[in-house]
Amino acid sequence: METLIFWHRRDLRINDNAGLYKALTSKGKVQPVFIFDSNILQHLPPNDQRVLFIYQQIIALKESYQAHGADLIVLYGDPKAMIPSLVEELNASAVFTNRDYEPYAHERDSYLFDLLIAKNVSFTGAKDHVIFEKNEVLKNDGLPYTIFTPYMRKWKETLTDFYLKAYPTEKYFSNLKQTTNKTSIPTLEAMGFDGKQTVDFPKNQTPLSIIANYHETRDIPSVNGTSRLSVHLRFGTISIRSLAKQAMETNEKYFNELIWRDFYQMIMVHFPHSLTGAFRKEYDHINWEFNETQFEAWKSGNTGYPLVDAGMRELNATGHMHNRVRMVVASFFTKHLLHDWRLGERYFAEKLLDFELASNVGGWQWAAGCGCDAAPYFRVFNPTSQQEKFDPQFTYIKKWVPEFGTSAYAQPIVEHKWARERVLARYKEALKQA
DNA sequence: TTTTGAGTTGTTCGA
DNA sequence: GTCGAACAACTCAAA
Repeated sequence: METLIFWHRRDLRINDNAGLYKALTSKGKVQPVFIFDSNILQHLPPNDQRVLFIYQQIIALKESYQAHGADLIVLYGDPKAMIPSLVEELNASAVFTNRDYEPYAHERDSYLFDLLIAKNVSFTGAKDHVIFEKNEVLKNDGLPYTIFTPYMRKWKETLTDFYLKAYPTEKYFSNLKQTTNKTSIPTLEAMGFDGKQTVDFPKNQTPLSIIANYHETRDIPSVNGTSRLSVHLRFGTISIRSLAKQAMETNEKYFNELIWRDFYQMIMVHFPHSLTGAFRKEYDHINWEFNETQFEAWKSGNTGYPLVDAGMRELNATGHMHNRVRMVVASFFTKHLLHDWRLGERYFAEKLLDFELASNVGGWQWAAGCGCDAAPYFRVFNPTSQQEKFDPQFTYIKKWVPEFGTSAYAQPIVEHKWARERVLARYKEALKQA
């Protein structure tokens, strides 16, 4: 009987898994594998909470496989070397996986595709991370959308039950390669991590009432009005199909947020320059400021603007920040401090448990005004009126900035009116140059 | 080809 | 306090 490898990456579940389904319904016995990628892990600090999150999920995933008489092989190293050697070791005839659309992953996978094909081993990807891939929702002229609303309309027109249907992997678990051999998992210590959990990990399910009331409560950071499922979508511990189905039946605003996720994945694939520079190239002419003291004040939550500071402290303490506040701190960083959006984007990348490259870059470019379908640059959030609107009782602020209202609290590091006029002039100058 | 309507989340100013 | 206009025009998408 032939051996087929299924390679887990950002899809750490066995139910409703498109690539796993493809493998299980092919001829052969399926051996699942996960690789802790040393190329990525070696750049992370020892207390990285995402690695710990993944580690816990891997343990659970391995137990799920063992419950079906199989085993998950877990390795640490460079996948470009480890996948071919595993293929050899198991004498596998095929490798299955779910597609990952980030440039690093794409390069890695096309390298492996070429290498395996030369050895007569097939390498097959499946769509699992999104509902629609880059070319499934296009304008009538065949080109990709760059504006969300028409994209969202076409996305909804294109959607049928078929796209939200769960893949019934559970019917085929008998096609998993059976073994009583329990392989070990590399220790966190061996991979360079301390294994200390310092933040809470959200559950991979949410009360339906949160999704149902999302449109009313999502903007109030002191209210538990968001689902906190983003980290589970990021690592595939929840299926986007099952969540989208639930959202479609429950709350349109929440459903649209999931479509934003597809939108930014699609933008990343079609416009990869937007990962490192402005989507609209004329905004690359902005003459950014840089001030180490102000950058540090922003990062640590000591800007003297309480909503900004509360958000940054929530991020530092929990690896999470409320969506409304993400916009406020990003706007403050790019507009009030006039700092390059890429620096803020990288800080979020380091800190956010739910960090997703495409969405993070998209959101930052939206805030900076340089992205596709971005807020017009003259739309400068006023951090004080945002606080009055969305945290009028200072509930969220008092939680994260206990010294607020006392003499110990920081003075504003920039004056609002002055900063607003400065950024408007600076952007105008940049656009005149372009 | 040309025209038309529209575009995530806002703020400020003056009547 | 409330309301509409200005902010700045531009580009996108579809008819």
